[in-house]
Amino acid sequence: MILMKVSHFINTIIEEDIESGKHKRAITRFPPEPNGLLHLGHARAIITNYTMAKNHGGYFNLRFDDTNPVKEDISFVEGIKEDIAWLGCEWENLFFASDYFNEMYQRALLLIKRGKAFVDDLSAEDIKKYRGNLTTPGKESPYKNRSIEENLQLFIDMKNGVYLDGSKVLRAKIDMTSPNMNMRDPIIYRIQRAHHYNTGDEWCIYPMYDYAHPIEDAIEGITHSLCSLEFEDHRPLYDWVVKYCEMEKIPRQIEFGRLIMANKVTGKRNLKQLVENNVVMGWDDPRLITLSGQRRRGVPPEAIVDFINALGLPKTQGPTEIDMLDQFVRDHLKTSAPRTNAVLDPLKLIVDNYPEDKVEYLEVENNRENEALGTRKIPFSKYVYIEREDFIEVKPNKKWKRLALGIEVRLMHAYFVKANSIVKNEQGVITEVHCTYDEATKSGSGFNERKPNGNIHFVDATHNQKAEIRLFEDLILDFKDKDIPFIEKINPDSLIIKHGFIEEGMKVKKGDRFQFTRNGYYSVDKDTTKDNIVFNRIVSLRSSFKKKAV
RNA sequence: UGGGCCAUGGCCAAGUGGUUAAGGCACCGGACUUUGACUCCGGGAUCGAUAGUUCGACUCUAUCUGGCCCAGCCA
Repeated sequence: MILMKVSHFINTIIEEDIESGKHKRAITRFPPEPNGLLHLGHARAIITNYTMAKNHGGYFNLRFDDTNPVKEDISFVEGIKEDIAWLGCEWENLFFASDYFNEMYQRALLLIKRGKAFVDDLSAEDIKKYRGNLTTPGKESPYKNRSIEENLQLFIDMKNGVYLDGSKVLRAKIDMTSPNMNMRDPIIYRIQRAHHYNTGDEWCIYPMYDYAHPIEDAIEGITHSLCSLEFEDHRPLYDWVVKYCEMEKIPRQIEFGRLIMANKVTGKRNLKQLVENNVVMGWDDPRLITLSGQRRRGVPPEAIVDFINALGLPKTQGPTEIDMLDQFVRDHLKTSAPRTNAVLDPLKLIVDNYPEDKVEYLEVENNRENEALGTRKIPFSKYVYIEREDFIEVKPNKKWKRLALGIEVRLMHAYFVKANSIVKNEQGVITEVHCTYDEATKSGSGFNERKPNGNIHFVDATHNQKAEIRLFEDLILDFKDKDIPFIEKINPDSLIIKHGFIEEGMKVKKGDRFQFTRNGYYSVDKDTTKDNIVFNRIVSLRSSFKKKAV
């Protein structure tokens, strides 16, 4: 990844820490829980952590925060690694929180010995009651004053499987009256007999996030632990753990605002619901803003990086419109993607005065703005397909820059054609448009005696390839109405499948990206087979053409 | 309601006492054009509110209003 200069409050903090000599370099980490795949929101955390480390002489770790075996799965570990690598954020080390379970256990023992933790026999229900609420202080557990020796033995027995799941927990002794709920003697270990993908059945007690995370950071020598705003309230606890567990290295947690995309489903639980109910094709459905979905759709990773960097790192958390990302996608594809003609909704155009069996091959540049992409030959004959929306019987106004009866347009790269008549079927649908061409107007001939009424593209009707083209619309309708669960407002037409034609000579490979002239950017989907080429619309071209409300 | 955080044009976002208040997206004009694309030109905010401090405030203080987060043996 090309490093970008960034300027925001976290960058400033890191620079000050380096100037003051507190740290020589920045070491950061991205700590996903492997309970689902990542989305655009995570890209901010990944890119920020990565960029801050790289810009300050340090490195970036990928650490799976796998302290809750009942929710986690190895399959997500692989998927997440793939997503991060795709973004170009190389990690220095790949770690698992579960690799530190023994050290965490030892530190817990230390906490008990220092009189800073105790084993609580209260039920989950009672713990909740004792905790109080936002306005009422909590009450201390009746078990808080056990002796150090008793706590030690109890905790060791917890670890050794003497007690049932849920029957006991280890809690930090902090302050039941704290206005910060996180400080009301937080639970730091629970008993949970579950198979862990990494540690198997070795443990029946698992550390809680608030206890595990600071230890993980300290073990790895993380200097700046960057996370999102909702953890601000956890920071005092984070610091408490680092202090009383007597960690040698002191990491500092700093929070930034989450990235929220307008009208998009985020949250692993919600995404999982869409996937499991088969509302979408999978975690990598192009309508999702999962990184895998964006990858499958054809979004270049560089566009995501640029988008994230352009957003900065604010503490505000307003919804960002997807249009902004779209523009970065276009910027990246503008000169890099070859341009080609495709007709999604074909209408046959017959050139009456063109010889019946003649086929000529016209030389066409692959990208006017990037000559390095070379040229290709496209066939042209008496029969071609044009986009149905490029023809109208009667030119409605001077703004109409396409074909109409009596009107002449340029078939891009070929000739000017003038529409003369149409054929309709019984339903009144136009099935053919008949036109005549003017040989003198051939592209490249320098003809300039008159101007056409516009330029439209075509695909030859006798020499072409068929293609399935997938267009994507909003997955959720009326997203803002929070009273209705999103699962009940799925857009039935969020996936539109077109069966159209692409150029005869087009060679496609899964993942390739193209611009379909006058239409948009498309990529070759993984569903493509020998007999069925499938394209995904990545993003449409911008258009100032407004269809008159009919 | 106790605590924490946030508040700049339709959206995102620079700005940390003195600027005509950057920029991007979107939108609206116009030029150019073998993509109604691209490119180029032009268009709009007094900074949540109020009261202070100050020669001077988007930037400092107070109060208010609005939004987000916290009462999992999730992360």
